[in-house]
Amino acid sequence: MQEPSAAVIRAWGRLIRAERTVVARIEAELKRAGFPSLHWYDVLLEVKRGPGGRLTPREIEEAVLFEQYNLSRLLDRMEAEGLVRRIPFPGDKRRQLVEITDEGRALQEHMWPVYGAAINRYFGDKLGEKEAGQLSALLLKLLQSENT
Amino acid sequence: MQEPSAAVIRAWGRLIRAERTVVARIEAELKRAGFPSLHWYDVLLEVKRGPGGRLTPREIEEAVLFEQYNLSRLLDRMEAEGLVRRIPFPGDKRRQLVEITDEGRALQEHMWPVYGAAINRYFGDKLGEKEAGQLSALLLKLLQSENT
DNA sequence: TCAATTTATATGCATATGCATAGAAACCAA
DNA sequence: TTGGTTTCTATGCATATGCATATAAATTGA
Repeated sequence: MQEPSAAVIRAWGRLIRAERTVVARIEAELKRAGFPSLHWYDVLLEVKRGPGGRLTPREIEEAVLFEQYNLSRLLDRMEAEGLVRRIPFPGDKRRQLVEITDEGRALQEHMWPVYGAAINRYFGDKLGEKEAGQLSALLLKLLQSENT
Repeated sequence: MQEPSAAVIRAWGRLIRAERTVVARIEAELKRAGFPSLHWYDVLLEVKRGPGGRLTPREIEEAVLFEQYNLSRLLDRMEAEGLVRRIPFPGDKRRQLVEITDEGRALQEHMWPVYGAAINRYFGDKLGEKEAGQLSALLLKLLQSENT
């Protein structure tokens, strides 16, 4: 094997540590405010943005990088809370459409101020505009998909 | 609230997505090779590096950002597999020392070539040395702890 | 010196995730 | 057409995680 260089190992370690640390801080803030986790927020936001406030589970999966079986059950819970509802997909009985409810919209809208403030506090404010741009550019490279 | 800027929101989304994507790719590679998860590797490596191949659970926790109760149970599993053993901490009966076993060392050593190669493949090779350094520097800022 | 507090680890119970696979509908190839 | 394959979603079962709290030992301070 070709050993990863010290610089690469350091950057790799920091990527994991920074992501987890910031996510943990932000999640803690949401919880303090009595809100559900980021996964719920992400699903609400994606569905809300879909045409007519609707998206198929597959599309949500893609958007939020959730495993199919996990999303299936997350949607169960969210549906039980009245945040989304599942409706038939016209013309394909295998699929369904997940539709955000008024309650779901309201929750997303209430969460955003808290979430947005936390993003600034624990992320944006530590970087600033210019560096946020640099970070985006670097991270984008990691998302290239040669070699899966 | 002060809305996060578009640049900040984009960078934030990418941080989450990039971290998860790369971790998932690397974890998949480890699994393919028949190895346990990165958490196990991290614990093995930290303990191995400790003085005499030993570390207290608290120290491990700190090093790998694991919750106390999760680490406690992870150590149960690792001990059951013979990878570490728990021994008394001299002079403080509340604490313990986690000691890596020969088996544990062997596993860590066998995992590293696979893990290291995966780090290069899914991370280092997409960046290069210079950019890895830039990324490290940016991520370090996120780890500053004002406003925990 | 001992009651109150703090520190270190473990655990019961609920929830969430991973893995394998099921079931049903759509698609495709001959 | 139709049998095999693929696509989409759900689910039983095992494992892992989160939350609250327990237990026990050490430390502190009056």
